[in-house]
Amino acid sequence: MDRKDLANLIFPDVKDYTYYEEKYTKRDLPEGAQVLRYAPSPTGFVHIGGLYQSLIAKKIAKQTGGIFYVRIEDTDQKREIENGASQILQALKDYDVFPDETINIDGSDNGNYGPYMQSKRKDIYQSYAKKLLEEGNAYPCFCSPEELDKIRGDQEKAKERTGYYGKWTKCRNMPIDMAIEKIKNGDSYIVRFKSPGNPDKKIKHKDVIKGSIEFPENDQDIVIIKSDGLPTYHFAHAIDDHLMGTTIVTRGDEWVASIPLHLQLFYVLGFRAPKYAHNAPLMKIDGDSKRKLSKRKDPEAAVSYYKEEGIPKQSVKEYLMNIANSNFEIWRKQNPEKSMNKFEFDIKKMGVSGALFDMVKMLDVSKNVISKYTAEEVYNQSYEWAKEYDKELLEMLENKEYSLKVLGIERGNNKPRKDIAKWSDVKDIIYYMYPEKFNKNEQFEYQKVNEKSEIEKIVKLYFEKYYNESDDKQTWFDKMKDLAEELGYAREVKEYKANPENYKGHVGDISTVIRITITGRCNTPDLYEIMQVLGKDELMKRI
RNA sequence: GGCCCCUUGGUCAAGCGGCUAAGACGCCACCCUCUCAAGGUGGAAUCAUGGGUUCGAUUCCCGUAGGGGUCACCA
Repeated sequence: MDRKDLANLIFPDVKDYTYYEEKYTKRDLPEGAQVLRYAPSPTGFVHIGGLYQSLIAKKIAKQTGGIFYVRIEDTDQKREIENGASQILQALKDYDVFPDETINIDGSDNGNYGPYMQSKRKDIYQSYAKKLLEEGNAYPCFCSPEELDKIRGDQEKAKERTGYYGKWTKCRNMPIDMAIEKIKNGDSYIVRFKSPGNPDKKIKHKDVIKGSIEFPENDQDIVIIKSDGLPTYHFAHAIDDHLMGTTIVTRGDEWVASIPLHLQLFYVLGFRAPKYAHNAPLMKIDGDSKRKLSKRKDPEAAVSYYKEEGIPKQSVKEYLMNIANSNFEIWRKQNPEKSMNKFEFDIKKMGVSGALFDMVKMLDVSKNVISKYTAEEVYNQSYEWAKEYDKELLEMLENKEYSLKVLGIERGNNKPRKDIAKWSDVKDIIYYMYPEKFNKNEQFEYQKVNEKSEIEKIVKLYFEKYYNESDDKQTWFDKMKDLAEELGYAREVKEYKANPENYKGHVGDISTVIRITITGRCNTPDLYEIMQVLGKDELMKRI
């Protein structure tokens, strides 16, 4: 009995690994093209970090003429949730970072390097595990979880490193006959990698983002095939990224500690290792320390949060791009109209430590994004948002023609308004423009001029003597000044400031009274435009 | 605890042996043909710490402190 017999006993029905080596040929891509992937577990919850990763991966792929694909890592069946994969894919579609290759909604593959779902690649992993077994680079391990716990306990007591390595590897040197006998006997087992590493030796690795890192060689005989026959992450990573032709592995930096293992796996399997780009996670301040944005504690960790709040996808993406390459905002300032696809992303410029996620900054980015939208775009997106999240706003927007006029106030010129950061802001901003929402009997808070008689006097005089619907803006404003003068207020703010004792106030105080009377607000966009949109009939009802 | 990484204003950050240490968000003040949102101008605010190396360190080296990651039949 030899290793071959053992391998055949464990994996009797799998193809020889050479079958897969031939099936998945090298990708035919131009020089310099990079192949990247996003490899989420289908837990259903799409994390903003996942979107961040996809955005970066796709960006590099497109920039180099390469491929971006998504592989679903569902080897942990305990954690999997129903529709997890389709939810992820849907989110990527929504944000326009959909991969070139992945599984289709019906579960079939779109691409020549699939299956793109690990649970469907069981045979592939097993073929390579068999190869390793035959070569003596892997072995079955019969240690029970209890035994493993005991080993760990002993190691901790002895203050030694934990894990399955060196003298602790009970099954590593088990005679083949004995292993075969145990398997035939029905003993449960898993397959371990037989690590050739020596921790006294160092390996040097150059990460695309983190730069040079040195660590001891791996000597852990990690599990490669679990008792359910599926591979562990480590093993699947090596096989998949090799077969699928990944050239740069972008992933979270929680994986850097595994680099020695992964490099060793690639080496023993005879694969060429990809480049690695380990990126720092998005952080959040918690008390006085930083921690990763957490899906349990932080609502903003979920991509769905942005949808619910009505933060446009473009805003989210621009903010994320800014975190990835901080020179993006300089580029954006210089190229306000260009698509962000034109921005030249440099993965090397990514920060090596985690950035605090700054919602205030995101909203600022968003205000700028929205300020460039036309009234029509604002209308459409607000409408879509309202359909799902705000019935009252939806009712208001049902009158499209009028709403476009409202949303067009101070928009589309070269100095557009920047007062909307998210669609959930819209209702409050335009509320008073809708006759059915405006209640003239409500008690408004007047500002500087707040005597009832004075207010009435100002409003009465203005609408009787000065107001004319067909005035242009300049005339309108001149009349406002005439009104101010007639009532003993300064025509110009400057005049008032120079000699405040000569006046009851200035033109701004007058216009404020009118503004509040017809809108109920002391702060609004341009009053002239508002009056134009409301129209004479409605104005008369409001005074 | 072992191993690995990180540390420039409140936040995101340029910087890569010689700079008055960019820029953005936020904050404050002033300016702008009415109030806001903007826009403009200006301001406060940073190189964790101790040693080296050097003519000279934010930048290079070592230590200290603080922070983060990782040590599963989870990814």
